[in-house]
Amino acid sequence: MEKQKILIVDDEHDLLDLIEYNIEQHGFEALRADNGKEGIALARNHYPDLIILDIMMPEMDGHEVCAILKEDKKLHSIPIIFLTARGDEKTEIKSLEKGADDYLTKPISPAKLMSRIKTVLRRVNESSDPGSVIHVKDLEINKERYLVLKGSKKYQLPRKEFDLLFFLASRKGKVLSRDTLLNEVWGSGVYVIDRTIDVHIRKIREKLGSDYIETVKGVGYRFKE
Amino acid sequence: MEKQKILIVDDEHDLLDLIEYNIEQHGFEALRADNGKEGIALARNHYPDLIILDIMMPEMDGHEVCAILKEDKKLHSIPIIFLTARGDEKTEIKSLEKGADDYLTKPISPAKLMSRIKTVLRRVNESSDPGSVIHVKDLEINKERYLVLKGSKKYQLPRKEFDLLFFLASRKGKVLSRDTLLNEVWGSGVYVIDRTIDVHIRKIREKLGSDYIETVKGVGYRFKE
DNA sequence: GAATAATCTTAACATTGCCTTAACAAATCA
DNA sequence: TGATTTGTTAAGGCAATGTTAAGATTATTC
Repeated sequence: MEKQKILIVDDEHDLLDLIEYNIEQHGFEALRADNGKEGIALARNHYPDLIILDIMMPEMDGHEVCAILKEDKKLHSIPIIFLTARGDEKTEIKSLEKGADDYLTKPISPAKLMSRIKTVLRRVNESSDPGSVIHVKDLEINKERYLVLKGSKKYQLPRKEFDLLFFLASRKGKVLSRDTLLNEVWGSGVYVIDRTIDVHIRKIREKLGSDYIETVKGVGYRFKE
Repeated sequence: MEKQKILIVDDEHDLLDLIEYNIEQHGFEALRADNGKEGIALARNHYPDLIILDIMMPEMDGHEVCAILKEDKKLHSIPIIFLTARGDEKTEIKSLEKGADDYLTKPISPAKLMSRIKTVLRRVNESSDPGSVIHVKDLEINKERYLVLKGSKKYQLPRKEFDLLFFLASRKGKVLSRDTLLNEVWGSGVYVIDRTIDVHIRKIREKLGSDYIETVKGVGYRFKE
């Protein structure tokens, strides 16, 4: 169980406070840095889900930070929202060219900020191949990233747990026998005892809660509709 | 519910014994033949749900048997699993061309065999299964979901109650004796007192009301038309 | 490539709730 | 009315599932 992390890099501490407050109000975890160097270090340690980057900063400006992040294999796909001074169109264009996903002009409206953040995160999460992403109840089950999103929380399930959840969710409402699950999730060439499934179900419930998968005694399991 | 029948055709009696034992352990009924001619005769008399066919047999080999079965209108849709000698790739290809649903190489792992059998049976059953939902009166009895819907209300009946209701509803209007119900719903190898049925009927009535199942004194129960 | 961590599987024990039975009440038939 | 069949209820046994932990396996890191 893990909140989605948002890294904010800005040299104005008042603004950092404001953004941090709003982000945490919405259930995300905030990471803050007041200069580019620290920002990059935090990114490398925490792999945030989104980075908000001020452009005007002493020493290393936002574009430089962005360039360095985009060179890092493990970080280059993290979406970035730039903060620009009002009406500086040249900067805006440059930002988008650098690989920004969005930009915001100061001064910032907290509501607008949160709306943009969610839009960007959604866009990134939904990327490509539909069908590999299932939306059920308040869950988003993303097969490409082997990630389950529940509101602003992020769950990184191990493969078997994820595959099991994905299969059940893709046939929600239907009761699936342990035999079916073994054949479809484990594959027809794999021989494990069926109680293995129960253990995985237990772990999924432990992480996501018991509101999703229900037991039909003597028959199998079912994803609640 | 009647057991599914599996016909095994092989000239090695040790292997027949082994397969028969495993098949019956998993709740199927085994039919055995040690040559192709007898295999075809058994198939015509019993209409098995699946046929396991050895290829290397004296007189008539598995491919010939398969060809004859595929010509018979009443038998041609029965799935066939071939047994081939290990690594004989040409045979494998030929088998699949002949209309086999799967093939297995000797020597056989019982676990693997059972897994394949279940996979093949499931594939066959799943593809054409509109009979898993019954609409009678204001009820929808959905076997896939193991749920009974009455208007907008959902009822989750325990397995035996559900199976009993499903069986009665699938033969609505017909009076079914307790003996018949025991045999078809409980299975032919299960010994329970017939009054057990009455208790289950009572519980179904308690949940869904008394408008569905009526008693025919001295004979049995009937789902009202 | 060894060490470390994470995941998967199994086994054992705990718990739940379904199934069956038995016993009595009510209904039906002779 | 007495005999037989079915309705109803409740309790105990038991099979299915929940839960936990430890060993086996696989991935990851240095």
